[in-house]
Amino acid sequence: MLTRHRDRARARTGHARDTRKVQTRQALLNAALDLLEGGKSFSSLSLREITREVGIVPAGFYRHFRDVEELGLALVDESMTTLRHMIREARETPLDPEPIIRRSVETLARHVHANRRHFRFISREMHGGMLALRERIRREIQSFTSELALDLGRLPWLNQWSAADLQMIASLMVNAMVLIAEELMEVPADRPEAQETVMRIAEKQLLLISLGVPQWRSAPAPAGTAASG
Amino acid sequence: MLTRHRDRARARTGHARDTRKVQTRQALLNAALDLLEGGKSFSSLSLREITREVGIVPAGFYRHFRDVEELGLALVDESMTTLRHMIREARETPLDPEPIIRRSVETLARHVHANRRHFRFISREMHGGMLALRERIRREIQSFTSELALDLGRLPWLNQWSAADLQMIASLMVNAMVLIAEELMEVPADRPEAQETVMRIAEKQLLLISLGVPQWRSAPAPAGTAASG
DNA sequence: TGTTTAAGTCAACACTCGTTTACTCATGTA
DNA sequence: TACATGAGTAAACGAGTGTTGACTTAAACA
Repeated sequence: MLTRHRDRARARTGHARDTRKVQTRQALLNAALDLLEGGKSFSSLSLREITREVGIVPAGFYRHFRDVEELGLALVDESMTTLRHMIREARETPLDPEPIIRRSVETLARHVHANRRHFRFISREMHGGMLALRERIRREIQSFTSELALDLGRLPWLNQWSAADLQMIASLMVNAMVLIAEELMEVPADRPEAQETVMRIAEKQLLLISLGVPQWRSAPAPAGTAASG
Repeated sequence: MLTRHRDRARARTGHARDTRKVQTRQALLNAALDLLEGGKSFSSLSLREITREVGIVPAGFYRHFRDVEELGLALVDESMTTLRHMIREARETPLDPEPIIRRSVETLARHVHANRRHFRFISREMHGGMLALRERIRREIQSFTSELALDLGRLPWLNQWSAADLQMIASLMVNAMVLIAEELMEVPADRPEAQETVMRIAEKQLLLISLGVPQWRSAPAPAGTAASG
């Protein structure tokens, strides 16, 4: 609350009028994220709460968003940018399969820690809540999965796999990562050793999945799912 | 809505007074589940909505629950009973590793289809929403995971594993199952072929995990996580 | 300098909300 | 048959909600 008001004060020192507008808009987004840090879900978040937190009058909200849902969509965009930065960093990683896992988990943990609110928002709204947000989030994550499937297909020991099977294993890994992220968020910020534990388990789980991959050829079901395109 | 009122009417035909009370209570639980079928989350569900759906006056709610949260906890109990039935059935399954997967996924799909509302409620409230519900749900699922870990430890090719590692792989499988259940719920009820697709992918994912298991011995990290009594 | 623009204010509106109190009146019991 | 119980009713309360229109006032511009 106090922090918000300071944000607001800083916004007032802006020079151009457009700049000030952008800053208030940002304060609204931040206020919503802060309010979500308490147990509440986004759909039970009121316009008046948000404006109260920022320190403007309810009617002022409409200068920035048509309604709370539109603010939610803006939050999805903002959070997804954070996610994209993380993924870009994770992709600039060596190819050897063991350190790739360790480094990916480490990257995930670092970004979750640095952007708790964004990750919390995404992980909550992707399951329940408002339909529009959920669909947007799922579409984004789906596209991450496809990118990962593409990456996997470039690995030498996977370049014979069908697109559908690559998608299958990619989604298994992305899902695992999403759940790991959720567990990392549950860890209290001041207990790094608990975080370490979660990370070790996560590494083991991803390693287990990757160990299954070379065994696949001998086992898969007869029916072939053909790659398209 | 109409359905609810019919429920109410049926309740009126009950004989004993206790019976009637039980039926109205059940109608309240059903009304909440129905309302959740629309996009809303439980925490944005009002006492008045629920009683309106059932066809009683708001004050009548207090004859059955102290507040909406208590109704939520009752819903968790009810849903968990459903889950337990499913798991009991899944455990009465042969040991061979390939049909065990196929049968487990098939069992899951059947129960999700037959108890959509319970599964939807659980999968939503386990991530976001009210703290009390989330904790209760997570504790239950945690206990399912531990049971599965115990089962796994009885398998001949796994009986040398540490308790921690069994827990690790069990949670990987349970998590995969939870996400599969969520995807099964997204499938429109009238498109069985889409459901088939999800099930095939799910089977492949679980198979992939199980293929990694025999490879584990040669690979795990040096540090041993000891099993506790 | 005077005029336009638009972020934020103010006050009111018609709601819905949870909760309370006193009540009715069908049911189960003595 | 008379009485006690308790599920559901009726009405009101104070508080919080989204949305409105007319307003101020500082910045942008000609």
